[in-house]
Amino acid sequence: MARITIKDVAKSLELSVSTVSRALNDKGDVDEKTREKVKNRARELGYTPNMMAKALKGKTLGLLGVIIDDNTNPFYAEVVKGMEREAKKHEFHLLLVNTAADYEEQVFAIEFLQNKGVDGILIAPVDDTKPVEMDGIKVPFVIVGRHFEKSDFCEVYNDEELGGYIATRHLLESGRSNIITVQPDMNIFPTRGRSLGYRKALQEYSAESANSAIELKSSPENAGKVVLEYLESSGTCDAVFAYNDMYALEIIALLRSKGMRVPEEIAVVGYDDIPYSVYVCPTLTSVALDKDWLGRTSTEMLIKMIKGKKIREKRYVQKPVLRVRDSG
Amino acid sequence: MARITIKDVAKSLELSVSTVSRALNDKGDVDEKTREKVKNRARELGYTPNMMAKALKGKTLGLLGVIIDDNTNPFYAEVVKGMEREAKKHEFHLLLVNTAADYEEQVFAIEFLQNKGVDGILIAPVDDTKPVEMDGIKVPFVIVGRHFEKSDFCEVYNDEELGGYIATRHLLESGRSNIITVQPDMNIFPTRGRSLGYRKALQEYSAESANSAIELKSSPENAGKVVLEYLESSGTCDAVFAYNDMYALEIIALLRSKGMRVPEEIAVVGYDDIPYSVYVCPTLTSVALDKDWLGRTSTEMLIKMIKGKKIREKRYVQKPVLRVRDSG
DNA sequence: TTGAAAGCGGTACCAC
DNA sequence: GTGGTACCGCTTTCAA
Repeated sequence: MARITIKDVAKSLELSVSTVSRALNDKGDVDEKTREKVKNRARELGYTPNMMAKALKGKTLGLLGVIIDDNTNPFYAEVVKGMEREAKKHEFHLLLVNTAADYEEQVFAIEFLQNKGVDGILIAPVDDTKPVEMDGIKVPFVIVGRHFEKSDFCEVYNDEELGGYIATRHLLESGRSNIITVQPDMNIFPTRGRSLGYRKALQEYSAESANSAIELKSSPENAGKVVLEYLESSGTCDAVFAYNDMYALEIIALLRSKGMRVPEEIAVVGYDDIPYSVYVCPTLTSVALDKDWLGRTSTEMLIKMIKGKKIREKRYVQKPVLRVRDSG
Repeated sequence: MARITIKDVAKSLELSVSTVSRALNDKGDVDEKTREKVKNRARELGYTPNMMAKALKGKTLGLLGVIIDDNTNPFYAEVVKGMEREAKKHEFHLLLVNTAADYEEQVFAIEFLQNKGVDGILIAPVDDTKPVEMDGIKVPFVIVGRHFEKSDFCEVYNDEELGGYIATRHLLESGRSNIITVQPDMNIFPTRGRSLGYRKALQEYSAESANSAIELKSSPENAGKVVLEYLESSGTCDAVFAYNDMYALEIIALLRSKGMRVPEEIAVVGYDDIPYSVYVCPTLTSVALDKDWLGRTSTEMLIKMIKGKKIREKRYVQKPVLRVRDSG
């Protein structure tokens, strides 16, 4: 009933534990016959190595900590799936922690994960303005989907400015002139970048439209309400560039419930291109990111770091593309 | 730079490691002053216990293995979120593994997770017909969302038959007479239960409708195609009870793309009530489950088992409710 | 080629 | 109340 240890294998073969250990790990000089015998017996007995004991000896445990806002966010769900697949390839496993974008939670998470003995951490930091945050991390780590301006962390992220730019330019080119944007009230790389791209497109198009830049701040749940309030308080607009698809869906739902037609009266463009964008009504125009790539690439890099391999590129940046559908 | 151990704390205070250990864990007889001193110094030095060493001594590591089909499935995403929150309350963490509903993957997962030293496992088994499967699990475990007929496992699941029943009854009561259902080609508790409920409702309504029971088998991606093929091959129907919302969305999308009107010509009812059901077009009528409850309850039970507490109820069953919207 | 023994960071038993 | 020490399962010198 009790777990089979290396000792049991040794005893049953009248060998020493050291020989068994070497045989099992293909190390040192062990007679080929002995090695075979040991491996067979180990299999017969159903021996499984105790990772904790190994980890205690300074070996890796095969655990990767993942710190994100929320695993139900379809964007992160896809990213995590990519991570999971890549990790599995290298016999690593994922330890998932949600922070709900709360800084304190993140601090705890970093602390806890390291106590659990993770070999590395994949993190989408709550606040990417102060690199100091990452000081608490004593294991290798990779930043996912965020970017610190002044630091040389390993990062895998998206060209957010380009994303904001192509979304806005598309709206301008399809004849919209009063484009507002709704962004969360957080100073993170994605909001900064998307805002920048939005403004850049307006600027480039005409001085006039540049002056009409309006950035509304909101949580995802209130995105629709915020837009509505803006419209009611004399503001006008014929297009909305939403922070992401959740925002876009919320906005479209509320707009339509008030009898406004999307995209005829108001066009809406989202971001992330979540799988549901093709099912909603109207189908959602969105800036598409390869979420699987984000997960895979970051995980691959982290595992390389853990294994002490050379990292050629410390930064991988993805160019988003616009998926034009019916909403704008 | 190196990690602070209990030894460092002991040395810096000129105490023995045993005293420090006892002080830190509030165990045995230790002078209150000593205890205070030790705790303060430990904090100062930034001591963090090495969980691996503890685990090696037979203590729990604080790790829960989670084995599910796919974390991007919104249903599981919500369940996992509930688990994560509950686990965090008790200072436990989640080790996530996707199986893609593949049996071999599940076998590996069970094996790997235990090697990583998880204290327990939360599992939605790929196949819930043969309890033998679970033999490989040597730690406490709880079945989530599935139910083994002949076994006394701890389980948290849904009354699937009731779900299938209320969905179908609703369609019948709103005047539909030719109701088909599309289910995955897997013999798992949810499909068995939903099918049963579907047939029960038809039976109860009229012998005639009972004879019209049609169960199509399909993967989520092909759900639409399968229904279309059925319609084209002379079959007629005015309503579809879909296995879940993903199936429903796929069916609706394809039906509409062929010019059919939902729900006017064909009503569609889904299952799970994923968050996007209110954004799609038409909004989705769906059998609603409390996913958070599933996650919380199963995790709470598992942690109780791990801590050796008495389990009053080995089974928790949830009654679903129908959320009527526009699709049927 | 093989074995004995130290040690990783803790816990717990047993003396003192 | 405190310290010494064996031990958890495994790796890794160092001798034999």
